[in-house]
Amino acid sequence: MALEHAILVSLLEQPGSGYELARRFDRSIGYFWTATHQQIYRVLRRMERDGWVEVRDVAQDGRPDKKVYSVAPPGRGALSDWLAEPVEPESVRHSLAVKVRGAAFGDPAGLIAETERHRAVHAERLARYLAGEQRDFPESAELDAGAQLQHVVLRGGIAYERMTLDWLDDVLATLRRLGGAHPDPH
Amino acid sequence: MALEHAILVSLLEQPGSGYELARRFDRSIGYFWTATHQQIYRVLRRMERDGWVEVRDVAQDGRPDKKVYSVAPPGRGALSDWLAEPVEPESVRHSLAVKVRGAAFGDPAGLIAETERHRAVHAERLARYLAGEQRDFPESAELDAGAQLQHVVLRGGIAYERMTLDWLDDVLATLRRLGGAHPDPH
DNA sequence: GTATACATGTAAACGGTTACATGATTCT
DNA sequence: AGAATCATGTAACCGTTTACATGTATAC
Repeated sequence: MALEHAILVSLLEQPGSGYELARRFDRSIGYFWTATHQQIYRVLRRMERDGWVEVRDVAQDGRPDKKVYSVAPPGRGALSDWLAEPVEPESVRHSLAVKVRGAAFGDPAGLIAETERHRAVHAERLARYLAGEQRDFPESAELDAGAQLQHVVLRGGIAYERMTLDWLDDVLATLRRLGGAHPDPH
Repeated sequence: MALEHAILVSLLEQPGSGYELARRFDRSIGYFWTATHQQIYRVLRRMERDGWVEVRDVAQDGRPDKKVYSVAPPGRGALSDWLAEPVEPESVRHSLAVKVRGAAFGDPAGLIAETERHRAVHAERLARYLAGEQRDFPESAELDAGAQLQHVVLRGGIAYERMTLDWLDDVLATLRRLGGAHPDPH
């Protein structure tokens, strides 16, 4: 399980509240790990209990108080231990691929709109990642180790989205070829 | 949830026992959906209860009897319904990416061996997919709709593994650059 | 003789998702 | 006035993973 380790990394990069962590998981961390605020709150409580993180209550005017978490030494130790452990390569789950194979027993042309919707989502993600890259990693800048590692992870997100867009185009071409045989009134 | 739908697709392509389904999830279906035999047995029981699949007991000499499942009409209906529903694009989880970002707070060079291990796993998967492609989809063959859809999904698996290998090379180059710059005695 | 493949299952623990709940502030 | 954002939480459910359990047959 890497959620607690992802939280440790995020808090080492920048301390923050559970809510702020949830925002980061939506944005920058989202291209390699996702989590909802409920998950994050639950794990933060466990990590606090285990002494991995420290909390500081911060009063804010107008807004509710927030609990700002930062990594305690045992948390750093836990992260080091985990970094040294092997993890298994993740296995993939693409429900759209299940649908594509299922289309053989239904209506291939009916999947075109769905595939186009997925394509749009991935095109939007790619645009967002590319904008983030231009903003945070300008060319010919001297980057420290942390920034270089962040950049290589972002390049992974970009490569993933590009590959996915190309594949979805391949799927669309295949579905249209099959649909052409028995045309879609849509 | 797509596990039951992945099972429906697999059983439509070819009826089989829970054990055989688990083998297929290890092999051909593994590049877009994974499942263990425990999951499959439990879901098959539920699907049988709901009338989605039919069971036939097959005695085998020497080996234990097996229960061969096939899709019943309500199962086909459930698959059609699901094909027409939109599904959300999956979000990614790559613990290796968490580790790469975490390496900023530990020992980047220590991740090289782990990254190489992942690279080897993905290289092996790619080789397996390419061999399967040559075997099942020879060039200049006339393919029916089902085979064309299977092929486009396999091309997705191949594209994913190629992209991942390239990215892992990028990660290795980055880690080596950092390790060379300031060898961390920690 | 040992390991692997075939074949099916139970039980417990864990992780993730969804719904509900509260309450103030800022933006349109 | 209504919606979105900030901020934290509880509870119930569902899905997944891991460990355990059993037994035969084949290959090395």
